[in-house]
Order: sequence, then C-alpha cells, then structure tokens
Amino acid sequence: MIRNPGVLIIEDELITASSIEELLLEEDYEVIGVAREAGDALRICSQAIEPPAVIVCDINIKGRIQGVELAGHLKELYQCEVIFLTAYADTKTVKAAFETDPVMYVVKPYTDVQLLVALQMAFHKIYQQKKAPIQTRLDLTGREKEIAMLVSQGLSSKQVARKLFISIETVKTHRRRMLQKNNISSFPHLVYLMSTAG
Amino acid sequence: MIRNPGVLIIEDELITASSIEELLLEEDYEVIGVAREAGDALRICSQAIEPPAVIVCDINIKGRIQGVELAGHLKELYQCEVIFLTAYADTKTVKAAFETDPVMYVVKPYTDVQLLVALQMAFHKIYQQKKAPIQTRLDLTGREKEIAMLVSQGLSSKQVARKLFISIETVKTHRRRMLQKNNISSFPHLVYLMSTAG
DNA sequence: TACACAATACCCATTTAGGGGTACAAATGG
DNA sequence: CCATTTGTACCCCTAAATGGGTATTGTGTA
Repeated sequence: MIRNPGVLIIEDELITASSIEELLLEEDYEVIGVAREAGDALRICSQAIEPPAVIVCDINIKGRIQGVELAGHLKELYQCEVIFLTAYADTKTVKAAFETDPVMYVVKPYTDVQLLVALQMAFHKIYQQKKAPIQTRLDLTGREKEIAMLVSQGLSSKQVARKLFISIETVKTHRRRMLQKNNISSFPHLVYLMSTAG
Repeated sequence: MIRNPGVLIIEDELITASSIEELLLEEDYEVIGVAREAGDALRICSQAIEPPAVIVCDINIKGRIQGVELAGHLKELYQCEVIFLTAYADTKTVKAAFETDPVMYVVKPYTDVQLLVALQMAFHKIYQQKKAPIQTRLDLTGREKEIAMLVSQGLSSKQVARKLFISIETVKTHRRRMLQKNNISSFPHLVYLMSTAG
C-alpha cells in the first residue's frame, strides 16, 4: 500500500513540535521527521527514503540559518510545499516569507483546524501538480539555465555570447544540447516548458 | 495624496463584518464597502471609483451565489486578490476555495493578527506585480494567439501553416506583426511574456 | 586514479526566423 | 456607410537557428 507523502516538521520548541507531530499522526499524515534546526532538517531529508512533500517550518529557529532561508532551500531541492508557522507578524518577516511562495502562513496562536487546513491545501496543490505532468522536468545545467533565461529575455545567441564573454559557437553548442537532451525542437517550446514545468 | 488600494468585505453576519471593517480602518486600510451577498458586492464594485484591490470574502454567505464562486468572478473581473474567511474546514470546501488561488484562507476562529497578516500578504503581492510591469499587456489578435500557442508547442512556421491550412507566408506575416506590434525581438521572448504577463 | 560531466570552442551543412515591402477580401466598429 | 482591423498571401533579402561532428579543459566523484 502506498503511504501518504511525508511531512517534515521544523520547530525548535520541543513541546510545540510534539503537539504538531501528534496532530498530524492522528490525521494519518506521514511524519518523516522533526528537525530542531537547519542541519537536522537537511540530514533527515538526505537520509529519508523519499524526500518530504510538505514542510511545516517555524520561522524563528535556532542556528545561523533561519526558517525562511531553510524553507526556500528545501523547497528548491525537493520541490516540496512550504507551510510557515510563526508568532511574527511584522511586515518584513511576512514579506520575506512570502517570497518563497508558501502554501500557507500560519500565525501563532493558531487552532488545530487552521494547521490542518494548511496541510489540506498543501496536499491538494501536490495532487494538482501530479495530475498534469506535461513533462517530467527539464534537464538543464547551471550554464544552460543561464543561457536559456537570456534567450527568453529576447537576446540572440550572438548577444548572449557577448554578454557572457564566451564564443557564439559555445552558445550554439549549449543551445543544441539543451534541445537534444530534452528532446524538444525549438527554443520557443523550451521557454514554454520552463514557464510551466519550472 | 494617493489613497491605499481598497478592500471589499463580503460577509453576511453584520457583527463580524463590522468588526472586520473597524480593524481594517484602524490599520489605515481603505474599505470600499461591505457586501452582504453577491448582488451587493457587484453593485459596490461597479459603483466604486476604483475597483477593489483585495476582497475579504466569507465562504458561506446568503443568496444563490456562494463565496467561492463570487470571489472567483470578482478576481477575474478586477484582477484583485482574494482572502477567504470561513468556519468551514472540510476538504471539499478547501479544495474549491483553493482553485481560485487565494492569497490566504483564514479559518474561524481567527485572531486580528491572522487577518492582518493575510492583508499584508495580499498587498505585498499587489505591490510585487506593480513593481514588475515588464510589458503592459501583449497585443495579440485571436489568430495571432492561436499561432503563438502552436509555436510555443514547438511547431515551426511551416508546421503551423499545414496545421491551420494556410500559407507559410501568412504565418510569417502573423509572426512578424506580433513581434513588431509588441516591440519585441524574438519568439522565445514572446513566449516568455505570454507566460508571465498572461 | 580513472571516469563522467560541464563548459568551452571550432568545423561543416541546411532550414528557419526576422525584417522589409505590397496587396486584397472579409470582418468589425464607429 | 465608410474607416479600421484582421486574416490572407506573395516577393525580396540577411541573419539566426537547427543539426551534425569533433576536441580540449577543468571539476568533481566513484
């Protein structure tokens, strides 16, 4: 039987963390781990059988790396959804958090129902994405992404070459490989796929 | 002096509506009106000097048209942001609401801070959109959009021509006009703009 | 250390796109 | 009813993109 996709809890207050874990387990969510700080989170994710689908992340956690940064990092790494959990409601924090495009921003004090709704939304979003898998994912290296972005901004290969201080032949090689690797026929299509499949 | 963009409150419980209005006014938000049902909301919006930027909408309101449908309609009409307000947390309602891509889904009972955070997120999103108005909007006719879509799917001009049973020269004319009218230099860029600016 | 991969760069070739001009019938809007 | 827009189509040309092959360098990692 297929288990539900997992949830990672990032919260340094043990009592809060435990209560969240209990609540999620009662509702039959799969908790892959509880992290107290960034290092824990990364270790849990790398050791887990499958990456987290949703992370519930306190914004104010111990350690150098703060919640917003950590969540943004994990989201990019594992393409998971983010739910922020915080007592902070100041404009600066909200804006920073909002930049990572979280599914929900749950402000403390919150009710169990509020947190569960956030989870529902997260899993609904994941389900939506799985329903429409146009292309698995674009396979692009760092340099390739960079060139693709410039081309989508309207630059020609020659202009890209000048901007990056490389030969136009190199740019052409990169473009050719991008299309071949991903089995697509033209750059307009690649730009389209980048915008939809991320 | 420029006023803040307006907020429309849609809530049929008068006491709740009033308390929300008071809270928003205290925080210097501009409340353009309080609607008790769909008809009120539409009337207020059409009579307002400027359309609402954000609507705070109760999901369970009086009348035939429900909150989710109304909010979706208003969002499309006025390109405003939606904040849902509800006591309902059942999966079906949450999913339906989530379809309209609201900025926030505030579950009752909620604190003032939770509602204000939602407002902050909504205005932050609006501000972000205004900050990056790369191109007002793409000026494309029906046929042009059709051709642009096919090109973004990877078809060449020749393939588009065959698919639409028109001359390749016609396709090229359309493509040339699209770029000239919108003052852009290549189709990858046009596809990029279509995906961002709609 | 050996191997894979990323990034660089050149050669060849053909096809396509971009940019210019012109024209005309049909549809649309004042 | 007339002017504008839209869709259609042709001509020209140059620049750019696509597709193939090959090779060197550094950078990690098995």
